[in-house]
Amino acid sequence: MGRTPTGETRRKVFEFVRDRLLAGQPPTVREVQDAFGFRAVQTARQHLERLVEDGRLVADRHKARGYRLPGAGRQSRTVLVPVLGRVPAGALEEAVEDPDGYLPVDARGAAAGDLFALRVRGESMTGVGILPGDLVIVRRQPSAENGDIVVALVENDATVKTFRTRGRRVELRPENPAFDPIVLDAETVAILGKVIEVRRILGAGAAGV
Amino acid sequence: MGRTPTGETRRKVFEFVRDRLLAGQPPTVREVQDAFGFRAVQTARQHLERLVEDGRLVADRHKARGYRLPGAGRQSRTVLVPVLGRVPAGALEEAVEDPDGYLPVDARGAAAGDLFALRVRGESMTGVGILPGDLVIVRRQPSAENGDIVVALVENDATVKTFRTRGRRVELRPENPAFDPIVLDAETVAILGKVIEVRRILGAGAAGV
DNA sequence: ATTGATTACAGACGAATGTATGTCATAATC
DNA sequence: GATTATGACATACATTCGTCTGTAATCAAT
Repeated sequence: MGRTPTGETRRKVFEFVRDRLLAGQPPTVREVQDAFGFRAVQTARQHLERLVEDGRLVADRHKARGYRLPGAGRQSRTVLVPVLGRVPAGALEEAVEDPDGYLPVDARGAAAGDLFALRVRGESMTGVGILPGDLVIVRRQPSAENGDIVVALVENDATVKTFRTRGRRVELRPENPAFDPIVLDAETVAILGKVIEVRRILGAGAAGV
Repeated sequence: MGRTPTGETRRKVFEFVRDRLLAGQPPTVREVQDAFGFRAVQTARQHLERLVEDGRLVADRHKARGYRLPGAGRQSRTVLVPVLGRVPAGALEEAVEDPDGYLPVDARGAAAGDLFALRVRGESMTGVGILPGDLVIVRRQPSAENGDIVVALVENDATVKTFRTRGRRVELRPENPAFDPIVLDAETVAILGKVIEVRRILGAGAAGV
């Protein structure tokens, strides 16, 4: 077999490996070999090793499927977060058992079990770009600081509002002039957690997960 | 070694494997063994095989790191999507080579290599809840339909706008009365792709990847 | 033409890895 | 208490897989 133009094959090898890695399926050296029709394992290996030298890949030596993208997996840790249908009367534990689905989320240090997601109902937070149908990802915590967007239990229903203290009471403020703030005793407010991320799925399958 | 409560260890094994798979690093049987301190490979294997029987995992037989999450590639498939810093002059290929980081995204059928993410600059889309600093996840496609929110190249810079045809021309419409629509010949508009998801990271570490 | 770098091939070795068989102890059930 | 299912262990085997050594062909530069 002749040789292909300089650098051309190596670029394609990188794209192949990258796509496999992004899909969560790291290839073996021989899978790279087969994908390109090389008749020797070593040909694939040479390309891979060159990519490592160039810093485009990193290798876990002597490990099956040991090639990785540089930087990936270091700081980011992906966890599956349950999307809860509804959260009646504080029964968060049971709601987690039977989720509507899961969202992949970069935990950013939070414990996997402390995260959950809710679908937003109503237009009370449109002023900060949280629209009906959006998904909010919540880190469970019993209290909050001024300005945090929180999920709180009000009249046995989970609601998303901005948190603010009012002396010895707390205010759950909607971000929409058409809605009125809710002011409650600090002791009676049940904070479920703090919103750490907002997501909106667009397109035909907007129903999403 | 005695035995642990029924089902308890298996649940933890599943969570371990699931987290590894979501992180793009499928474990070997022996890595599961080591993670749980089993003194026999077979113990880890038995748990894994039971998880396959229960439909919680699927196995690529005789393949190293061959366990997968069921449904992967069908409806829910988590992939890591590169966040591009900038996209000058259509050099999308090269921009993907050196991303700012990666986001975990449910591909929903799209090919892993067809997805990328951009950070939104400017306030031209605040009317539909897309704020400055938000991340948009984009599926690459060369054209769009009326009403799609797209990423287009305008004057060598990537911009997010609503797509609409105007006879033989196309209109890139901002969703903010303070901005003016851009009308161009259909042939000269470079559509990079369609926005399929919008994300906003809140909290102190808002910079986050 | 010579040299060096690059690309590709061939064959092999050893370690990593998936798999199989058999045994023992504990929990669950009746 | 007997029975069954489950969890864990020990050992061994076959395949997969990363790695190594050596060779040949093509291209670029001298």
